Amino acid sequence: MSERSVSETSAKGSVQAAVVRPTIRMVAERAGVSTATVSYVLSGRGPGTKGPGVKAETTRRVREAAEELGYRPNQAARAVRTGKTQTVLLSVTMLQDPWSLEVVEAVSTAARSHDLTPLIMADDDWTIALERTQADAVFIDSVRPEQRPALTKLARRGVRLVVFDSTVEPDGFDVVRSDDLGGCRTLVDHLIDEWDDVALLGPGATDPRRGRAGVFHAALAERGRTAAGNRVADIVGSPGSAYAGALRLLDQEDRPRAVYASSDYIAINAVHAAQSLGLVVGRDVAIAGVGNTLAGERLQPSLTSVGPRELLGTVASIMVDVATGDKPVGALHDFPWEVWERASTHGPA
Amino acid sequence: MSERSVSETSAKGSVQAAVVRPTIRMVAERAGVSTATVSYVLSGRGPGTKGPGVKAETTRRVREAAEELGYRPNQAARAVRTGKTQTVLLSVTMLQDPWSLEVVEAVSTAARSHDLTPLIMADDDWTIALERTQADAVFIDSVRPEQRPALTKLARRGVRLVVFDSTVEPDGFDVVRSDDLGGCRTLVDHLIDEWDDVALLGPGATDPRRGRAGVFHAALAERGRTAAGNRVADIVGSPGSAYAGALRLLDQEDRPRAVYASSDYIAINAVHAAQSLGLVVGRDVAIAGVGNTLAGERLQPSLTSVGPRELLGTVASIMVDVATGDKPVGALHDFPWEVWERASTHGPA
DNA sequence: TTGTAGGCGTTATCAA
DNA sequence: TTGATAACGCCTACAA
Repeated sequence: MSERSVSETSAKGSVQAAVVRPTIRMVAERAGVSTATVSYVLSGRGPGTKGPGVKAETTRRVREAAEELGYRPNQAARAVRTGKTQTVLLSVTMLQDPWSLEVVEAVSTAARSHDLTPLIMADDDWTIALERTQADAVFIDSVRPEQRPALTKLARRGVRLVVFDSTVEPDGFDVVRSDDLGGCRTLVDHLIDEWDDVALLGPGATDPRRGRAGVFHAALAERGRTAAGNRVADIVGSPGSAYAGALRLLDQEDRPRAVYASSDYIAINAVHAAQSLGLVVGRDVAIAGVGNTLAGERLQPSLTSVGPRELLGTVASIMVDVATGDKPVGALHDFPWEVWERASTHGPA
Repeated sequence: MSERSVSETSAKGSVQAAVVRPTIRMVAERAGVSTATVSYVLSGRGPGTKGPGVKAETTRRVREAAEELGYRPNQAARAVRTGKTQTVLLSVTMLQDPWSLEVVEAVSTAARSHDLTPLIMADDDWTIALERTQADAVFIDSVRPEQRPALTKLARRGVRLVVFDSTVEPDGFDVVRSDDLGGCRTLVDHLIDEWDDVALLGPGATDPRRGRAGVFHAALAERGRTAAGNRVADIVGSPGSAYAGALRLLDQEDRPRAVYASSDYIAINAVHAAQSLGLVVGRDVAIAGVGNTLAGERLQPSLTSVGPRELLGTVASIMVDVATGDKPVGALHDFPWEVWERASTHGPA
């Protein structure tokens, strides 16, 4: 703090204009009606709607008074009464993760159109923060083993959860899962069968046992083959790394005919790298990713990928249903993956 | 929705375990004390702290009862009473923007250590959503002209705002501003004076009138020069684009001696591109960015950049002060920019 | 069609 | 050291 340069404004700027938040009572007084009437009007029981109904003239007076006072209902008080906050909370581990962002985007859009406010929480330890929160529905991005008991506890406390995780079973909360490794295997098999000479690009690429890279090695092994050194590019987190790795694979005389990138993000960088080498993706080299993201679909050429069908949209509507209470909680939503063949792997001419 | 594949669990999984949320009254009953006592204990007025003080034995009984019932205070009810939500809200226009993410990161960390929950809202139109929200402090990322009146309105309603914007004056809310163009000009002048042959890399690079690119052209014009075509690389949003643009500038016989990239993010990609060409950044070519981000500082070699001093940390503590009510609102915080010379531009050997 | 009044779960002010 | 009890702002059955 010692070094900051701050110029405070004169007292004038800091003058606290009377910030008395208008309450429903003040509106009622100003309109010459009771608080109940104000509440009716503002909850949308005008004339014509169902329920008691309020005279048009009264409605007008109330609206006017509320407007003049700049009245906005106190959400906290409303929540105490109704138990609803008109809010959905999205807990994501890493704000940088494009997949999480797509979920956020999808759920946010759906939420807004149902008059729910989407809020995001970025903390890999959601256990403490969620104790406090009071959203109508909470989405959780991923669950570490030690966090699993917390889920049940939260659910028992009445928090309505939707959890994205492959290792957890529903228990008072919804679970969304999706078999990514099976999907990856289908994609790799497909690439090998069609192109034969396939390379791997992704983090942990040299570990034949685990993850999306392991699937590649397993598929080769099953065919009695192993991956040559110049057919595997291990990368780290940064975008430049994916780009550079792709260059390494593709900028050689004897380049592979297809590239399996372990995420769409990586694949997109690979496409850019290939193009910078003057290669026509889909003809000179096939490139496929994992995740079936929008970014990949919109790429030129459109990216072949493997991913769950309709997952985003469905997660969004699950969240809305859970928030509005239209759906009993505790369901398991399993999304099979499938290959989405697009221009980036159009077969050998 | 028609196409989704969902397998619901059996009725067993959906069984609604009695989700009756324990209230403070139940805890009081179970512990054989009054609700007031429970409140004292749980608000941390144990023995030793200031205030009434509660007998150790009673404290123990209350804690036990609360634990057994799995009691958690109802935040909404608490907010009605106290007017505080123990929450700060960060409104960011684009979740993808690394600078916004750094603000989020900085404020979140500070908030957590003061027992405030940071929440993020991603919507370029914050006007409607903020009407509802009930945070103790709200940070706003950027203000479009038509949104300006909304600020004053919110402030008058008692919403405690901290606004980051160069075109707005405090008016019941705090303003954080920072003259980026002036800073950029200082950097460009510095680069031209030291290296003479400087190139420009960034979006809108060919527009000599506006933004961080315009500053570059203005600096040249003032010296009676103009930028040659191979000294300007216009790019678009994607990371690959920055990388490719940098290659275009640097992969020529007659390459520039320095590169002014209009953001740290772009500069980082440029450094990677230079390195992939075998150039030693800082010796063979100087590269500087804008924003003075952590990512740049941590880069190898560390990135020269221009940016505000201590802005992040100060914004974080402003938010905490505003949230806790320690500071009167309505201040103007102006951050001058300065050049941070680091290894990526170490002068000619 | 509108008003009265009770209660949601807390905290805070008193008095005991 | 603890307990009644009155708010906080809102919604809603019920009465008028």
